[in-house]
Amino acid sequence: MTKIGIRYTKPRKLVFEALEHLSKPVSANEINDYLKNKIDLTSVYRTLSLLIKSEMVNVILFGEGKKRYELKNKNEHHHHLVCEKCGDVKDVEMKESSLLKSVEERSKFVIKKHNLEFFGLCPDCQ
Amino acid sequence: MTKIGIRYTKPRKLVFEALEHLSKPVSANEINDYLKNKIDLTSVYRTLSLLIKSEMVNVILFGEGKKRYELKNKNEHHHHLVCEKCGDVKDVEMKESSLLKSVEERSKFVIKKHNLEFFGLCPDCQ
DNA sequence: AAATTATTGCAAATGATTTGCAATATTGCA
DNA sequence: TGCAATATTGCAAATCATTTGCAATAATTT
Ligand SMILES: [Mn+2]
Ligand SMILES: [Mn+2]
Ligand SMILES: [Zn+2]
Ligand SMILES: [Zn+2]
Repeated sequence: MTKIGIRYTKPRKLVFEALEHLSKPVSANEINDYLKNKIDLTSVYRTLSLLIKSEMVNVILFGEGKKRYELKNKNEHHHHLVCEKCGDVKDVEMKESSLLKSVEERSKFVIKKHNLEFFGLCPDCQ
Repeated sequence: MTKIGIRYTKPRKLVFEALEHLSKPVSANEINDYLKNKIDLTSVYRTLSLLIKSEMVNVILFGEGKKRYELKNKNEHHHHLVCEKCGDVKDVEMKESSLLKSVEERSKFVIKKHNLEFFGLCPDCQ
């Protein structure tokens, strides 16, 4: 009987806008800072869970002990290059189908997804 | 004047043996469980830091919100394939030099390292 | 064996993320 | 438009992984 509905609320609007505006992998805290604490950190997390479940957001790991989130948006599937000096992040696209196929063949696994991030020095920092 | 010395102690012996025996990416807690709490969790962490600094151990991220550690040992540089159903982990080796070179050329970054992990279903689970 | 000082265990701190719950806001419908 | 139904929020507290301070203890040196 009861209809389930996902409501369009202020926190959701704001978190989405923040992700859109920042347009790079950001932490929950960075979203909160950007929003100047207009909403509670808890709501940031809850909205992120929602966006992840509905496949609008990707979780990205740089190994800092926290998660980063990025809007899937228009961009194609891609990875990142992080400058270890200045922290700058650059998107990296590449053709990986043959690599994936090769791994599947050798392992007999069916691959569902993968994480790939690069770390190094950007042109300015090297 | 004072010599600095790194001591060969029971916790260090045990953590190393645990990593050797488990021989796959394990969490600090799993090491501690394997050692049946013979040493404190803090010492596990401290020994791991030491082993990482001396490049004997690699940190691996599966995105569970915690780090995993694996002995570098004899094995070459490699990545992993994780079964999302049974949790089984398989090593994956591949030639990635051309891929790395391509990313460096396109981005102008100098790449120092990268993380790459695959997730899917193992032969038994699919 | 004693002195030196690195290392340990334990408790407490920290940081990220999650959860419980009562107060509040959205929505569908009268 | 007005309200009831219920999804969502904020706030506090809980949880989990990891780190830190410090006095007690163990490994090395002399
Ligand atoms: Mn990106
Ligand atoms: Mn491995
Ligand atoms: Zn840089
Ligand atoms: Zn499996």
